[in-house]
Amino acid sequence: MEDLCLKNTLRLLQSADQIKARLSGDFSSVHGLSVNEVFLLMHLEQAPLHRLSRVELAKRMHVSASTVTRMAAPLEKIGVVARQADSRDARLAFVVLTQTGLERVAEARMTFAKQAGYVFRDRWTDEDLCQLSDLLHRLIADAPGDLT
Amino acid sequence: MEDLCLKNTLRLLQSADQIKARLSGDFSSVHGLSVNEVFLLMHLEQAPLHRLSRVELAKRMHVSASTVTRMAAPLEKIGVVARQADSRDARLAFVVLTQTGLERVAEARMTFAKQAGYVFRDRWTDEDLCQLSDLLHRLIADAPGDLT
DNA sequence: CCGAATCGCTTGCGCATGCAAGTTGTTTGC
DNA sequence: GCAAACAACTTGCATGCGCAAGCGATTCGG
Repeated sequence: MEDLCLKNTLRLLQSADQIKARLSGDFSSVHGLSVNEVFLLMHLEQAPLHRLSRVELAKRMHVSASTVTRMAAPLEKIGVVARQADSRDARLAFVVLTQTGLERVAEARMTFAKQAGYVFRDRWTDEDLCQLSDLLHRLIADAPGDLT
Repeated sequence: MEDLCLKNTLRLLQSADQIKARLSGDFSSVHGLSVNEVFLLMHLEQAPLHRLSRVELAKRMHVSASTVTRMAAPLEKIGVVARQADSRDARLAFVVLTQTGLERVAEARMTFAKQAGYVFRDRWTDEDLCQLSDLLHRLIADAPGDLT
């Protein structure tokens, strides 16, 4: 029982490392964005009003708040996100997706899907993929920020 | 079809980030080893003679060769691995698990399994776990270095 | 054989990230 | 109301990592 959990956890982490290694290469060269930057944009995309506070973004991305601060700066500079204050709480500094950002994330999703296709190749049936999708969904169902 | 691949890839990466975030906390405080260091030791553990060359280790861990060099140094210092030369090829510098290292990785595996158990809690049946295990195995089957 | 290409490993450098401390703004307890 | 606790964000510092360059060792082509 516990051994099965261990096996699954190990395989999950190894699969993720493998996939991340494959993606990191082909990605930044295409869109000028890193994988993590695209993930940040995707989180904004699926959020109401296309915006999130920095701490909320940090929670959903499983990174520290300082990382969000530093990731957002260059993204503002290239105009894919903007900073937005809250009239009720002056501490809040929302990160909001711009129109340009929306277009960029749509493009990035395309190449992401293409690469994802290579990962599963042709040996996977739709049924396999649905099964895996359902199982993985149960792992992230309770946490906020599912990008699918 | 491609959307299913995309969905699975996103969920896989998100699940892995989530699990890694949970593990990183409870781990180094217990064994004085980081998650990645334990992974390195596990790769050695399942290798013939409990040893691997640095480049082979790099491939299996999906990191660069320089990372292996720098990870091995402190592990040598605390005595869980040792450096071993090859009589045939003087370029090779194997990383070999010591007796102490064997014990340490066994301990680490225990707490790893414990944490893995928390990840899946009690809502997962053995059948679910086997299904997920099989599916994930297909993702890493072609690459060397499966730790399970 | 000998030079050139290749390989395994290490090192310098830059970038990304977490942690802790600091700043500013808000909420709570009295 | 006011002080103390708390929250959101930023910044300094240390660490970990990839890339490219460098160095010794091996292999290959002639």
